Amino acid sequence: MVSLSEDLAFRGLVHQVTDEAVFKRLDAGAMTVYAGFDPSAPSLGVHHLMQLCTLRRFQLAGHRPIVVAGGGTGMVGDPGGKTTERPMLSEEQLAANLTGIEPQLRGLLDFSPGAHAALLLDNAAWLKEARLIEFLREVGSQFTVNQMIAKEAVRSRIERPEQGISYTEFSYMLLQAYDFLRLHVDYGCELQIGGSDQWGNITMGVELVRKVCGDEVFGLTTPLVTKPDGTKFGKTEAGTVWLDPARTSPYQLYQFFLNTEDASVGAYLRYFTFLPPPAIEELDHEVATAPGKRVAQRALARAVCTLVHGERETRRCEAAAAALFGDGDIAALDEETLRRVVAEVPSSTVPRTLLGGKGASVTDLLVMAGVTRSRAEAVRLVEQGGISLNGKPVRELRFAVRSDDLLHGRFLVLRRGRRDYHVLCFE
RNA sequence: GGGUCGGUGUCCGAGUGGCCAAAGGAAGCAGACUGUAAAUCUGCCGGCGCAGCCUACGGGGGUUCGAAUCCCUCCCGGCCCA
Repeated sequence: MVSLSEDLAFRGLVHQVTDEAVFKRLDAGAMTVYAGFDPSAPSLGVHHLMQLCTLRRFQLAGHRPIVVAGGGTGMVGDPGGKTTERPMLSEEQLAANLTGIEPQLRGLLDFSPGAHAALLLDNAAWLKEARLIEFLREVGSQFTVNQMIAKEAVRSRIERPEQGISYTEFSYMLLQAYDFLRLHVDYGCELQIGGSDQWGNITMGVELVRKVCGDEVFGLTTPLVTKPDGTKFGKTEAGTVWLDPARTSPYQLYQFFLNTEDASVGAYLRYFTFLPPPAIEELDHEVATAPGKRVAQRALARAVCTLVHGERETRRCEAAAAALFGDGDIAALDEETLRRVVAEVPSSTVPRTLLGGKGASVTDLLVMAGVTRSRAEAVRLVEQGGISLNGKPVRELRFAVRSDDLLHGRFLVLRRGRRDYHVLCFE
């Protein structure tokens, strides 16, 4: 069994630490560690997985994780990474977001009572109580504006001539530093982890604790999850990939990870799965020798999907993927199998009367199914050969779908491009 | 509050009276090649009943045969001054 610090190192999870001594501390005995996040939506997204999985690793190693929802700081907005001022969230919105997120956290961390039970806190609890004058005297006095301005997150905003930064956002780092102080005082928290973009905020907190309490606490950042082309992780053309199955279906989540580039899959396996190192190295080998089989991508998709949605759901995703992307002909699937596929894949129900006598045009159906946003786009797609029906490419713009084209009398499987499916069910 | 510069399509960014649905870049989409990958190459990239029409260059009003481009006003942002 490898130690936590060894495991973190193997997985490439350590970007920066405030002090190397943290590793010794980590392996020495139980401690409390926290990570914060902005509850800016009623669901977590896959981009949150990095910190949450890392917290989970800490917990599995016997430490106590605290997740701090930035209910208070969320009302201010982190200037980091953003090029423009962020909209502030209303209190009601934040409260609603937190209710959505909480159950998702329960699936990732163990909250059941015990020595290292996870804790979910909302920093609004203490930030809303804070008195302005007291805050300025206790926290504000510990830092100079000079050093605050020097922080990358702030500097980039100040240097950008047409952007600027409001005082509210400028204060963000003080609030976050104060979080660490409170957590240290009230819960004995000794370590804050976060993405590398949080480095500046984290060091402020470490410094504040040292100055106020005289205690040494630590900060650790994980690398930013990026794709080889530099684009941000966790977004698709359709938007953020959420953990909430109502927002992003398990099938879509599964597909998201299945489509990971070869160049990233090794890192993602390390970041997002709990497979033991030897198993991961074995998968590295697969990528190197037989990339076309995509064994590693399958393992990744399976692992993450299982973590988020469970074993049962994952099997369904795999079955659907096999049916749609396997060697077989979609049109040849038996009704029962097809039904199960339809349950996973994006689908919509339309009235059978659409088919009428002459049938319904492909382009109309594409728009109706929401596969394309406009008729013009549908026309373009068909003309470019990007559409197939029930596995057969359509090139004829005026092609009409008739009743006998439906599979098992009611299904029409639309495929857009190489990998997007949408099923129409005729009632 | 004063002065000044600016607000253009998903984003960045040209355009300063017609040739502008608006250069260029990025993103995105499709095709080819593959492996439901990456890279590359090609095409597309506001909408519609599509040789035409509608909507669009921060909002509103005006000048003009004609405006993203000129004028007025309002809103928003940068910088400088108070």
